[in-house]
Order: sequence, then structure tokens, then C-alpha cells
Amino acid sequence: MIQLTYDTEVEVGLISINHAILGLLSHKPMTGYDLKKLIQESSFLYWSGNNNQIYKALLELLNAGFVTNEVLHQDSSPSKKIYTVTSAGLDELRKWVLTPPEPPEFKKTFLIQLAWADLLNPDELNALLAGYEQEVRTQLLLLKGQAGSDHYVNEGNAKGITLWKLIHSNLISTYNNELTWLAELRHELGLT
Amino acid sequence: MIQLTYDTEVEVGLISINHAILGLLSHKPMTGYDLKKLIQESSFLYWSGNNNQIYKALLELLNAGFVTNEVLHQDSSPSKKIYTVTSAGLDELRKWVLTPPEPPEFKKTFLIQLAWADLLNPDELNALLAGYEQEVRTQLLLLKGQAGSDHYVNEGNAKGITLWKLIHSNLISTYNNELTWLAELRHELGLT
DNA sequence: GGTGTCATGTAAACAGTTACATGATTTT
DNA sequence: AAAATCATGTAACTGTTTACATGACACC
Repeated sequence: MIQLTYDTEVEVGLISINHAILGLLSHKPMTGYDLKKLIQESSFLYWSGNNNQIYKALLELLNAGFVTNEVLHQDSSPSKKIYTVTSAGLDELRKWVLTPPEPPEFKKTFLIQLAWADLLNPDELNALLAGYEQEVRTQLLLLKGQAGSDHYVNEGNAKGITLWKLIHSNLISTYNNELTWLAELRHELGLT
Repeated sequence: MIQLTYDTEVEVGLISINHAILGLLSHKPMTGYDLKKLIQESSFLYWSGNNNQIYKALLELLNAGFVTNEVLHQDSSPSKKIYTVTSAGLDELRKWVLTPPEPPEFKKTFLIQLAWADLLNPDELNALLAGYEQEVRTQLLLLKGQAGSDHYVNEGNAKGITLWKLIHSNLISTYNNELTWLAELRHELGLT
């Protein structure tokens, strides 16, 4: 059987973590380690930010000519590679931002549990709902706690800061929507 | 290097698609082919419903003793394996429904595009927003179109039907929330 | 003396998607 | 004549996570 592999040299359709990294680097040159922390802390960059993804993405961006790197040797610390976006990289970023958006995707395992909650008695159902509410509230607190941390990356760019605040408000409203739905659901099911 | 593999015989923590399949089978014995169609059409069972997942899951459920199957030979059609939940399977399902819920997960690639939309001029930004609105509206129409198809699986169980309607309303409200957020965003950015 | 930060990278496993393969029958 | 439905399964690949590995320094 003939193996059909894709062209690895000329990347056409990069996947989005590469673009997210390109975007972060466009604000400020950084190391993979810096990117890792930013992605892990970010609420809307939904990847885990593990090494494998980031160092692989940086290699791909480098091979595609979208970034360059400069090695900094430091004593008493491992040397670091500081990545900077090239003008080709900026073009690519702009091009990607203009691509037709995809619909949002939701993974709500809780809804699947709820689908078979007719197996439970009222107390158990109540506990299940309370558990979900708890989780959602925790996410909301986390979001509000790191309110600044996301858009402080965006220093000095007023337009950018406004956008990042709007992104933040999107996430907040999404979680709040779960809470109001939960209240309606309790009402509908006649639970106290 | 020593290979650390997990125990494949006694499954402890099955992943959720297995439980979803267990749940579907608890309503009615079915073939893998039937399950595939149900999952593909369902709005809240978020898997693609490809063969690989389903037939693998059915094998695992079978090995765990949560389902049994009966082979039906038919002429003028391939033979089918009809899977039925065992009482151990029902126990497992109930146990899983009671496990502490996880928070919902969102993948909104659009938000990442928006994060770097300061690279765009107003017309381009407008087009981007319109594209997202279009996608969300399409999802809403799809949802409303299949309004019945999801909970018709749940024949004859009043409690179950109510729950499935509530699940449906959760998804509707989630998409609607995106639309109201979009309106606020346009207002905030002073767009017509 | 153990744990955490800085900084890079690799290995192995798990999860998920697309596409392939078969073969009879029905529909367009 | 081509495409879709029924029905099972496999192969190959992509994507993602967890854990491993190194080594100096700082902190408790």
C-alpha cells in the first residue's frame, strides 16, 4: 500500500495552536517556556500548553519561515531560544484571522449524565445538579480571578485590550448562561 | 525501558462514549450501525460517531460484561450484531451517572481569531463577525430542525423525555447566548 | 535535603478523524 | 450507470496528554 503523506516543507493550512503562538509572539518575542505559561494560564486558549505541542509548533513555524529564533546562553540557567515573528509570519497571522470562523464547540459531559438521570431518585438528582453548579461556579471564580492576566499580554494596544475584554466577557456569559439554565431546570423539575 | 500499560481486562474508569453507548442501549437493544447514526444525529452526544470509536467501544463493553450480543444472519443484507445491556451494565450506567460532573469545555476558535482582530480594518472585522453570526445561526437552525429526533429515542418514558427536552434547551440557550454577546460586542465597538 | 523555578526536549500512550474494504440491495 | 443504504470492521494519521530526562540555582 502506498503511503500518502502531506508536504511537510510548505505548510498550507496550519492548525490553530500554531496561529495562537504566532499571535502571542506578535505582541512580544518569547521563549517556548514563556508561551507554555501563557497558554496554561489563559482561559480562551484552550490547549493544555504541554511541551510537546509548543516545541513542535515552534519548529514548524520556524521551518515555515514565520518566526526566527535567537539563542541566549546564560550561566546559572539553561540557555533560551527567543522567538520573533517575521514579516511573513505577520502576513500569515493576518491571513488566518480573516479565515471564515468555525462554530463554537461544546463538550458537556454533564448533559450526557443528565440524559440518563431518570435512573436516579430525587436526592441523587439534586446532588448531581449541585455538583455541576459547583463546578461552573468554580470556573467563574477562576475566570474572574485571572481577569487581568489574560489581557495584560496586550500592553499598550487600546484596540487589542478592548477585544480581550470582550473575549473575557464572552466566557463569563457562557458560564452564567449555564447557571441560569440550571435555575430554570430546577424550577421545571419542581426541585427546591 | 519498562512498559507501563493499564489493565485491559478489568476496566475501572471507562471513558464517556462507552457510557453514552451503554445509555443508548439501555433504552433499546441496537447494532453498532444504529448507534452510529444516533450519535451522528445527536446534538449533545458530541462525538463524530465514526466506526472506529463505536466498534471499539462495543468490544470493550462486551469484554467488561456490560453488554451481550446476538448475531442475526439475514440474507440480502450483512449479518448484524444486536447488543443488549446486562444487569451489570445497568449498574455501571447508574454508577457513572452519579459520578461528580465535570465542568463544561468550550472550544471557540473564533475567540482566538478575535484576539488578534486589531490587525483588521473595520470592514474586515465586520465581515468576521458576520461570518461567526452566520455559523451560530446555522447551528441553531440545525438544532431546532432536529428538535424531535434526539428525544424520540426515549419512547414512553415521561421523566426521560422531560430531561431530554431540558438538554435541548441548554444547547439552544448556549447558542443564543453567543448571539446576544455578539450584539453587545457590536454595540461596544460602535459597529452598525 | 526536598521542593520549586527556569528551560529545553523526547517517549509513550490515549483519543479522535478520515479513509479504505467488502458485498448485496435499493434508489436516483 | 452511479449513488445511497445496510452492516461490519481495519489502517493510517492527526491531535492531545502525561510522564520522563537533564541540570543549575533558590527557597524553606
